[in-house]
Amino acid sequence: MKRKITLKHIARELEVSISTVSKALKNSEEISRDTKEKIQAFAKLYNYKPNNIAISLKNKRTKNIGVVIPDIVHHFFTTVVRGIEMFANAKGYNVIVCLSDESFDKEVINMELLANGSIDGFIMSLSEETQLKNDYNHLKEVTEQGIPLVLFDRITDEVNCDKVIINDEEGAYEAAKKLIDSGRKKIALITTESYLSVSKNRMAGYRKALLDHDIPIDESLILKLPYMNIDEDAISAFFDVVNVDAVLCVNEIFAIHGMRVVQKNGLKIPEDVSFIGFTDGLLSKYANPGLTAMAQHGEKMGAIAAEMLINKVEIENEEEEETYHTEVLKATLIERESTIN
Amino acid sequence: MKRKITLKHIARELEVSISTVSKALKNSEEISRDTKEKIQAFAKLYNYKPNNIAISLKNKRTKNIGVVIPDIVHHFFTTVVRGIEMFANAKGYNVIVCLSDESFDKEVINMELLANGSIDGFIMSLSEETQLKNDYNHLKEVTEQGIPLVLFDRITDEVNCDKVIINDEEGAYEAAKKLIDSGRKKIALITTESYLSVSKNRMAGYRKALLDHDIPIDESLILKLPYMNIDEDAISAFFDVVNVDAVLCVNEIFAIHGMRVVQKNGLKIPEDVSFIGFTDGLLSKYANPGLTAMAQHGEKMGAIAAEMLINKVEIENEEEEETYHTEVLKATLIERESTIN
DNA sequence: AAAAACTACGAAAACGGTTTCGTGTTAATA
DNA sequence: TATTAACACGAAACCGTTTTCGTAGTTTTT
Repeated sequence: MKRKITLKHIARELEVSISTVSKALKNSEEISRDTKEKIQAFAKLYNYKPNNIAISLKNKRTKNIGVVIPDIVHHFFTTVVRGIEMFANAKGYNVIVCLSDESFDKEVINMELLANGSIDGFIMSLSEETQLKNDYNHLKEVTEQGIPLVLFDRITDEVNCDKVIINDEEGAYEAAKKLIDSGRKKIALITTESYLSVSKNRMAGYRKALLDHDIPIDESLILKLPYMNIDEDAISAFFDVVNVDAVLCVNEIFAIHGMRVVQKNGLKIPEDVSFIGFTDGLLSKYANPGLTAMAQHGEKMGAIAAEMLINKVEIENEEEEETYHTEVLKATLIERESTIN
Repeated sequence: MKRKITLKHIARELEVSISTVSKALKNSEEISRDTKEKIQAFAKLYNYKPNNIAISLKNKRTKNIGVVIPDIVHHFFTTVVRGIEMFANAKGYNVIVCLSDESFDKEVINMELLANGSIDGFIMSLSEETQLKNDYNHLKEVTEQGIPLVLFDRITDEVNCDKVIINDEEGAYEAAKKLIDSGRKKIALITTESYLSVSKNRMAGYRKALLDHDIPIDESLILKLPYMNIDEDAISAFFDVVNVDAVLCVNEIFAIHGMRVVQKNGLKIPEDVSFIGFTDGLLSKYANPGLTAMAQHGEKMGAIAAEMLINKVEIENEEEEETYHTEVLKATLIERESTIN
């Protein structure tokens, strides 16, 4: 087992000082050609690589970015992580992924841990419980310490930082309009409890679209489901009672379940009922029939978040007035077989 | 912006030495009750937290584990990451995720970067290109430096380290047997090129099952597809030529595509053709009809890999003879509507 | 030949901790 | 009262770098 070699080893072996070695390896003008060549050759031979931790300590820069998300087994978050990783990696940053598992406590613990020097900045999407509790002190503390933070998708107005989201309200409006334009009038909405920022905005878009087209809102057509552990019976019960010709869902899992129930009831998609979901993930693509979806462009969102974060990290802005920006991506409709034209 | 407070600040403020502060905060017996209380109170007041980087440098332990996977937008890998993250987090470790994107070079670069002190050990699954090139020098270098490594799913015999896999061959055997037992005789296999270790093993199981049940292997019933960028036309062409009553697929994407083509051809699943896929992911669950699948238990696999790695990391085994172990998980058949009983 | 200017390098501080060892003060023992 | 032990703390080394500053030794300038 050959241990990693350090500057000290090289210095001792070549009978020069550590500083000389350090400078030689950086090709400093201070060091003579001969000495530099000797040291560089030796370093190469023994495959010297500087220790990242020591450099981090010295520079107070880790080149790590912390990503805190509610769940990774969720196609949208996965794509965002991919976008972040790709961009960050290209810039020489590593990505530390932490899962809050939709729990406030885990979110807090993970952030506190990472905030003690492990990362240069955070990219995160709020856990369900955090949005429910509406407590963002852990985020505020982090920003007060001068650690850059970028929020995406599930955000809050309570915290001053860069943000990147899609235009949820307009997206939902557009989706609903699409259904209305194809002649649908009894349009259901399957959503979560509205403390999730995205659901709230999507619901607003849905309502606005209906009202703008003189369709009264029928509250009984709005089904609120818990975000996790979906109970298909609740969906069945819903469709037993209501009579709809279109369904808008705030995520693709709800849509898939909805489609299954509707099909089980003998209705045809899209002839009898149209479906549109949010998040254009694998399920939408491979559903039967294919699910028309509002694409959230997770990978792009991740790349933008990473770019915003790294920009903030790399400007040594020592007390320059902070200016934050919210980037809004346009959700786009991907038409498949679950809607008619 | 309140900067992070250090031992030095506390020491200066309280007019004691840094060592005293350090000891007091660790509740050392060396320090008097009075002094300890004073220091601890001050530290608490100013929310002192030790700097992770400094501790890492001192201890030569980062409490980070590096996870290098080909892709994260792949449900199986995602579940493994989740398993790793959950276990590691509970043990106080963070997870740095690197995507090789199926590229040999990115795999090498990422590992070299992390190996310079950023992590205590690696968990990884080989990229497609690495398995194709059959070049594992980057893995060997890492292990020679004494950095623990655990390989999962896509492994190689060339490297001596802990491994965790599923019994691919037996799993495929069992799946094929399931099809045979339900009376199927013309069983196709849709797989990747066989340099992927898992595909090779699954194909072996498929062959063995057929031969054991006196079904001759018909090579024309074996379709090899590129792993990425699936071309549905190739699948169409395949099913135009062959006449099958069952299909075994090495992953669920192949299965979903296969089912679509077969259904488009007017055949019924499972009456005319049965399907079984590997990886019991979301697609299998929500396919129409539901896809019978061999579950790979990604989350468990991740947890076990993390456990094996952390064990190795935490034994200070200074030159103790290394002993490696390969953990084999049993793939289990999840029966859904794409097969008959 | 003395002064000035380079050249090539080393010593030391710094990053933020941990830990070993030494020491002055007080209390207990002989 | 002299000796020893216990107590409470500080100095300094160390982890592996980077970087500033000082300085011998040599070369150039006047």
